[in-house]
Amino acid sequence: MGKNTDDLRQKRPQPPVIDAFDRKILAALAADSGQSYQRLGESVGLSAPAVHERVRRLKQSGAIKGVHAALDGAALGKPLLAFVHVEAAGWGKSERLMQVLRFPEVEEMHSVAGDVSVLFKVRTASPQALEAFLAQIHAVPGVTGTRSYIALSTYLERPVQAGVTDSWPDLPAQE
Amino acid sequence: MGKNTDDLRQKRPQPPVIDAFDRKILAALAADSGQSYQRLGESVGLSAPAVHERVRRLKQSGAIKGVHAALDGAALGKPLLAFVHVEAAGWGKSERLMQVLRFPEVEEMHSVAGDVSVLFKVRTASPQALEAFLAQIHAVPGVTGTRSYIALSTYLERPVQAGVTDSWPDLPAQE
DNA sequence: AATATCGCTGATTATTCTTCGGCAGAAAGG
DNA sequence: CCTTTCTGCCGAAGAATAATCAGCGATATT
Repeated sequence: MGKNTDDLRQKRPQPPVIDAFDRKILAALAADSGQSYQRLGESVGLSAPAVHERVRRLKQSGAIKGVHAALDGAALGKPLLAFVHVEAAGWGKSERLMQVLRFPEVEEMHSVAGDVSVLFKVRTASPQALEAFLAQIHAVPGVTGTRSYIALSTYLERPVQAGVTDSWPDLPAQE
Repeated sequence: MGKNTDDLRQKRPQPPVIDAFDRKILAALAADSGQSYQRLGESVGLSAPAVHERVRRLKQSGAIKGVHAALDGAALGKPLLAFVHVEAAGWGKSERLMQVLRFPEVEEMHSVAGDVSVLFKVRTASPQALEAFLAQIHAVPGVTGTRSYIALSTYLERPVQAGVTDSWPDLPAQE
C-alpha cells in the first residue's frame, strides 16, 4: 500500500515554483515581449535556451496566459473610455449579461463586492456608442441601474506586473 | 510665397490611414502576437513582407503601442483584484498621487468624471496589501475618502480590441 | 557514500525575420 | 487622353532568431 503514495506523488500537478529568475523573465516579458531570448538571458543572467525552457514552462503552467499587441484606443477610433457600474436586483441571470461580451468595446467585466454587482470597462467611439451600450445593459432583466465613470485622462494603463510589494513604505504620522 | 505651402504639406504628419487590412492585422495581433508574418498574411490575404511593412507603420504611428506578455495575477501571488475610487477635495496636487504608480500592484490610474476624482485598478497579494495601498492613498493631501470594489469573478479581461460596433442591435420594446 | 534527478551550457538545425529589386495600379499633371 | 510619378505589393535572398539535442555539474535521495 505504501507504494501508492509514490504513484500519487508522481501525478501531483506540481505547484509551479516561480523563483527569482522567473520573476525577472516575467517582468521583462510583461514590459516588452518582443525581445529575443538572447537579450532576455543577458538581462537575467541565464543562457538563451534556459530562458526558452523557463518561458515554455511558464506558458504551460498558465503564468503566461498569452502575448498580445497593445493597441491605442484613440488611434483606432475609440477615444472614449468608461467604467460602467451595474446595479442588479438579486443575483440575476447573468447569461443575458454575458451577451454584451461580444461587443469589441467591452474590455473587462467583473462581478464585484460593493454597492454594485458588476463592473464593465468599455472603450467606445463616441458618447452615442456608450449610450447604445448602456441601453444594452438596461435591457437585461434584473438590471436596476447603472453608474458610469468616464475617463478624462489615463495616467497609467499597463498589464499585470510581475512584482509584488512586500514592504510598504511607512506613512508619516497623521496630524 | 505660395511655394511655402508645398513645404508645409511635405512635413505634414500624415493622418495614419487604417484600412480594412490593418484592422484585421491589429485584431489578429491583439488576440495573439506570437504568430508569424506568414500566418498573419494568410489570415488577412497579404504576403508576409506586406504584413511586415504594415506592422512597422502601425508601430511607428502609435496604433500599436507595444507587445506584452499577459501574466496570471493569481499564479504570481496576487489573487486580489480591486478597483479603488478616490474622492479628493479640489483638483489637488496629483504629483503626490503619482508616486503610488511606482507600486507594481497598480495597473491603471485614470482621472474620471463622476462622483469621484480618480480611479485605480490594483492587484494585490492579500487584503492586507490592499489595506496598505489604501493607507498610501489616504496619506495623500486632499484625499477625503476612498471606495473599493473587490472583484469576485473576472468574466472578461482582454486588451484593446481593434473592432468597432457601428450598428448596435435593436432593443426589444420595453414593457 | 552512491545514485538518481533536475537544470544549465554550448552547439546545431530549422524557422522566421528583414531587406531588396521589380512590377502593377492609382493619383497628379500636361 | 496620355504621361509621369508615386505608393504598395510580391517573390527571393541573406541575416538573425527560435527550437532542439547531447553532455555535464549540482542537488536531493537512498
